[in-house]
Amino acid sequence: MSLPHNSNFIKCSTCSLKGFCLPMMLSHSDIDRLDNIIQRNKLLEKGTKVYSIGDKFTHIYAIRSGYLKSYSISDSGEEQITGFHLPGEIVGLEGINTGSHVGFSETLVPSHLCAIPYDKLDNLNSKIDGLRQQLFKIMSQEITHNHELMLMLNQKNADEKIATFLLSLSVRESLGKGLTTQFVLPMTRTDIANYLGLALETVSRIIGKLIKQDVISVDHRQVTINKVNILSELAGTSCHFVDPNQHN
Amino acid sequence: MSLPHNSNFIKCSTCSLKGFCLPMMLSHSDIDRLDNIIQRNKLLEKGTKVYSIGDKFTHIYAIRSGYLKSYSISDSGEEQITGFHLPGEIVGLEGINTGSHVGFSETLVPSHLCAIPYDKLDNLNSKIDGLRQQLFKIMSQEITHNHELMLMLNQKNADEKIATFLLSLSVRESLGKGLTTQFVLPMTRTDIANYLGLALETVSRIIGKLIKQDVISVDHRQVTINKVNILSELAGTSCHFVDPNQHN
DNA sequence: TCAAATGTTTGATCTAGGTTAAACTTTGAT
DNA sequence: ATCAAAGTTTAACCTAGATCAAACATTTGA
Repeated sequence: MSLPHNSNFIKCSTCSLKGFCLPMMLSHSDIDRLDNIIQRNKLLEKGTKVYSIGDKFTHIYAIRSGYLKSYSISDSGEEQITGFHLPGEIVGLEGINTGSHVGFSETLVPSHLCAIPYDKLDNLNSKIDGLRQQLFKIMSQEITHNHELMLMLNQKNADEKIATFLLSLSVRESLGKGLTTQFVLPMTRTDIANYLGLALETVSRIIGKLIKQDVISVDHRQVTINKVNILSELAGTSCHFVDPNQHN
Repeated sequence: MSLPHNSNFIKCSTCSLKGFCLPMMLSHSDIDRLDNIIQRNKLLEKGTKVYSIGDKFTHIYAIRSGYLKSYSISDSGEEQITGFHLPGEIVGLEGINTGSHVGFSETLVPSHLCAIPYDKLDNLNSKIDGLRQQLFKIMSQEITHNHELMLMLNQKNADEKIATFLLSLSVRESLGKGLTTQFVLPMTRTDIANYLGLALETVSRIIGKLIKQDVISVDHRQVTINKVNILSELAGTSCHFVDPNQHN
């Protein structure tokens, strides 16, 4: 009566995210080898901790659906959000170094994760060149992303930070296909403020200003970008997703 | 008449940094396999660019001696220093993702580097488990370090940032052996300010204040920490390198 | 369905640290 | 050895955004 533990869940080979996730560079047969080590569990409800600080590092997690936030805690107990994570992205890599997690990750909305046991992954890494290379690319990308973040935190003012943040999410939501003008903002103002190094009142004020100027509209957690060009100007990014002939 | 290109340079097996660098987990014979792909060039003079933005990514670099700074440039042309690097540390990993460097790295003082061709390294990564695992650890560590940085940039005030910065360098200089109370600060005030997201005048003022309070002394580029405990209190870090019984 | 908890907005005030300016010091090239 | 360039210090002033405060909105769960 024992079925494979992931028998009634989607497989990498049929997953719509396979072109953006760990299997990106793999052949059909290698995707199956990766698939065989992945554990897919039931839907995690909102607010579930994927891992906590001090937990033994055993898996990395690919997001199949949902939204995560990762954060660490300072010596003085302050929370610092280190990232928000969308489908196709990987979390947990910070645990590799010491063998224990040095931060938390939790779901912001109900989410499906693919848990990948790191020991088995390491074994495949020695055998499947494309898998190893893709994992190195993902980690390299995270380093690059952190450098961009540093630039934002150190050099941008509050308006630029908010604009950059909104654009970044809208680009990431669209999975390489330009930019979505409608997306969900599942995190609180407090979370956004913490991530961007601002006070929550400042975040609220600036989002309010953008709404008043009709650059964006917000309906509950749903954001619509009405004037992409103005938002990218504010962000201080020559956003190559924007058609230069479109003037609104 | 052709000698191996690195014949008259030190090898990993006799390098004092081998316990902190890429060879950390390797057996004697595997160290030699790594050694055989490493290129060691002549001393790079101060101000030499190791790589520039847009350069094809071909090597990663281990620092044998000296001091590097890495930085990227925003769309609007602003420089953002993303890190300072000491002997035993690796630079260039940000290039893996796209195959091109997305930032600069340059020497702050005359430096010896070990250049590791990435294609050959990847080949060894498939064969030498300890090498691959160590490289993943190094990248994971860089991610963790960036999270700590984010916490510092977002939540610490100017005094705390400077104190944290000085302590961090003093710890890294000592290569896992606690903390050095005397070390060189080869970067300019402008560099420190840029890295910490402060104005250079603020950096100057705060360092001046620390000197006046005799927490540190500065002689040209040489820093001496006189009161480690006060500095760690300022940093807001329960610094476990400090003997709690030592009260100065 | 209602109340408590959680999250958001808005306004008034305050301050850390940015900006401007200018003198001073060190470094490095000739 | 000299001097221009680069780096540093110090002081006066100013502002972006933090903090404080209080009303308002939404979510949750009993």
